[in-house]
Amino acid sequence: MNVATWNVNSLTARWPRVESWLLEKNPDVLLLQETKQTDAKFPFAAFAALGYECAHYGQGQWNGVAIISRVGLEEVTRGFGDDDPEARLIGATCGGVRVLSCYVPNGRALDNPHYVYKLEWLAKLRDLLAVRDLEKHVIVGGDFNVAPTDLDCYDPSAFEGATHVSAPEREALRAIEATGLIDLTRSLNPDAPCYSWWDYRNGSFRRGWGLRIDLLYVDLALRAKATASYVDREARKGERPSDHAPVVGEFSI
DNA sequence: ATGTCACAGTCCCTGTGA
Repeated sequence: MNVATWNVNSLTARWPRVESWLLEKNPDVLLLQETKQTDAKFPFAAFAALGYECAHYGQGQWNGVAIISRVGLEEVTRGFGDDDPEARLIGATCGGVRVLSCYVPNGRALDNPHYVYKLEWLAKLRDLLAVRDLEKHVIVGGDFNVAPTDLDCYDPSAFEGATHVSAPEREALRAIEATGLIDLTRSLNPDAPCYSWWDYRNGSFRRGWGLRIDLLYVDLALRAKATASYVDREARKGERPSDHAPVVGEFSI
């Protein structure tokens, strides 16, 4: 089973890239973030033509998350079941694995109300994972907008006082891990940076100025069945790329 | 700090968000 997560920064703008990537990589499950579409605009038929079922939680101009699967798609849930109007979380069961696609709030700045929203959002995700069915494998993937450690940031000194690297954000990830989850890409690649996002500005990609903020958390039993995890940097190159690259996990199940 | 994108609403530029 192959599972990928990709923040596409508008599925409308990225459709040609997404379609060709699916044809090339053939993942069983693809988690999308920032579709920036309403459910009415989501290309269900185009995905179906490629052999995939979809569940989308769309909003319109901003946010929007989806799960694309060719191994079944059941028990779909949207959001946390509270009054949060932002479409940032969708869950489904695919091939017997509980899967979540997450678009964690950016935070904007440490003194911005959106940063408080980000920490509250991560705490709600932890609470959801703390009461999950431990009999079932789980994959929690998405754009976490947090670099778990300094190895995940091209220059920690450039991020002093900024979001994505602050202690409370990293502690929020530790709390998620404490529910029995592991950062798959890092566990299989202990030393490589594995950046997944590069700013469109400043020629960041060619300069190697990246962050690893797109993560695949898996339960410990699933980690034992994992064979590989990598970032597809090729998808960040070429014509009209997203500013994020897909992150892939491969499992012998 | 910012050399770019993508979006929606004024339409072919501007403000917002990342």
